[in-house]
This record gives sequence, C-alpha cells and structure tokens, in this order.
Amino acid sequence: MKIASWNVNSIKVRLPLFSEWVAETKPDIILLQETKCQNEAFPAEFIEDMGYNIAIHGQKTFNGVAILSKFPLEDVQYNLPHFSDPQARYIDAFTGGVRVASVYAPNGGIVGSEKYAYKLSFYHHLKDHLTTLLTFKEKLIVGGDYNVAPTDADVHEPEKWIGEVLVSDAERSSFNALLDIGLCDAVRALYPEDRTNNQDWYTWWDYRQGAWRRNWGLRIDHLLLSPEANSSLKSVGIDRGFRGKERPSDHAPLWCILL
DNA sequence: ATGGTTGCCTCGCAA
Repeated sequence: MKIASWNVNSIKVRLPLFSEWVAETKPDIILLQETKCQNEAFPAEFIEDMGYNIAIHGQKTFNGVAILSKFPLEDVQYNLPHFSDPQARYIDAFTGGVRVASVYAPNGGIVGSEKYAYKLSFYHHLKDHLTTLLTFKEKLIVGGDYNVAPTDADVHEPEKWIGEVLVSDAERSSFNALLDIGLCDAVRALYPEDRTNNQDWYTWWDYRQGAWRRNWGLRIDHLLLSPEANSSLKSVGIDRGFRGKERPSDHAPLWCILL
C-alpha cells in the first residue's frame, strides 16, 4: 500500500500537475494540504473519476486538507477535538485497514507573534489527539506539512535560519513531542541523518530567490507512523521532480510504502 | 541588493 502526502498550494491550480503525478506514481491513499478552496468548489467529480473516494475539509481562500483513497473512507474526523479552529487544518479517517490523517500545521508567522502562539497551541492539541489514536493500536499514518524542520540536517544553510520560524527551539520541541508519544518519522526510520545525503530529503523550496534552482530547501513535510505501521514500512521517498515541473507547488510530494 | 514568487481575490495578505 502506497500512501502519499502533498501540499499542493491550491488544488484547482494544481489539477493538471496533480493528474500527471497520480498517473505516474499511483498512490493508494493521498493526503492533501493547502487545497485552498471551499468544499463546494473542490474538483470532487474529477478526482472520483480517477478512482478515489474523497473526504474534504476546506474553507475560503486559505488552508484546506483532504484525504483521497482507493478504499472506502470510514469514521471521518474533521478538526482536532477540543480545538475549535476556524482554520481547516486537520482531517483523519479509517480506510483500507489503516487510519490516516492529513495535517497542515500553521506556519507561525514570526517567532513570538500571535500566529506563532497559535502554531504551538495547534501542536499541543495535535499531540493530545494523536495520543488517543495511538491507543487504538492500529496502523496509523499522520502525513502533512508540519512546518517544522526537525534538525539542522533538514535545513540548507542552517546558520542563516537560527531562531527563525520553522526551526525555532519551541517548534522543534513541539514536533519532537509527537515522536515522544510513540510516532516514528518514516524518513528517519530508513535514512538516519548521519547515513544519507540530507539534501535529498528536502520537501519545500521557497518560490522566491531561485530557491529551487539553488536547492535552498527544507524538510518540513513528514509522514509519522504508529509502531504498527512502522513495523510494515518498506520504503519512503520524495517525488522531487515534480517541484521542477511547469507551474509547480512549492512543496514536493512525499510517500511511503507499507507491506 | 533588506530584494524575490505564487495564489486568492482585494487594491493586501499569507506563505
């Protein structure tokens, strides 16, 4: 079973590239972030015709997450429990014998800002909810744009990023708390940072300053696995080539295969 | 050189 996650930065604009990517890489389950459209505007029929069932959680203009699956979708949960969030950033569902979640963590704006506090609060509630899901002892895959580069190995020229949003200590602590409750970073499970070329694992390159051409990237998209999922993890990868195509998202797709 | 790009949709904001 192949599970992929992609911050598409508008599903409507990205639909041609999305179609090309699905035809080429054929994921069984797709976790989308930044769909940037309300539910009634989501290209549901188009994607259903590609062979996917869909669960969508959108809003006007910003954010928006979705789960697409070749299997029936059951037990869909919108938003994090006990976190009444007007921003559409979380959805989970049970499908094809696994539970999956699509997460679009807040960017955080500037360290110390209101947006930054909201990001830390989002992480707190995410940790609480995932703690509950882990008690189910299922194969759980939590994928998305976490907007945190966990270590300096995940950052091009980390000395230029010291104290910035995406890499600050409090954000990294919030991300690490998800590992502390028992989730496993799929990339690091198979490619420890001291045994791989870390530049190969970037998932995001800013549209500005020719960041893609210069490979000024960060690893901020992640697939986190429960122990049950991790024990059947076979492979993981980044579809980096899709960042270099015509009219790309600023994020590349990330995927894993479970046996 | 304090820059640059993209998407949504307003004349700016978020990333």
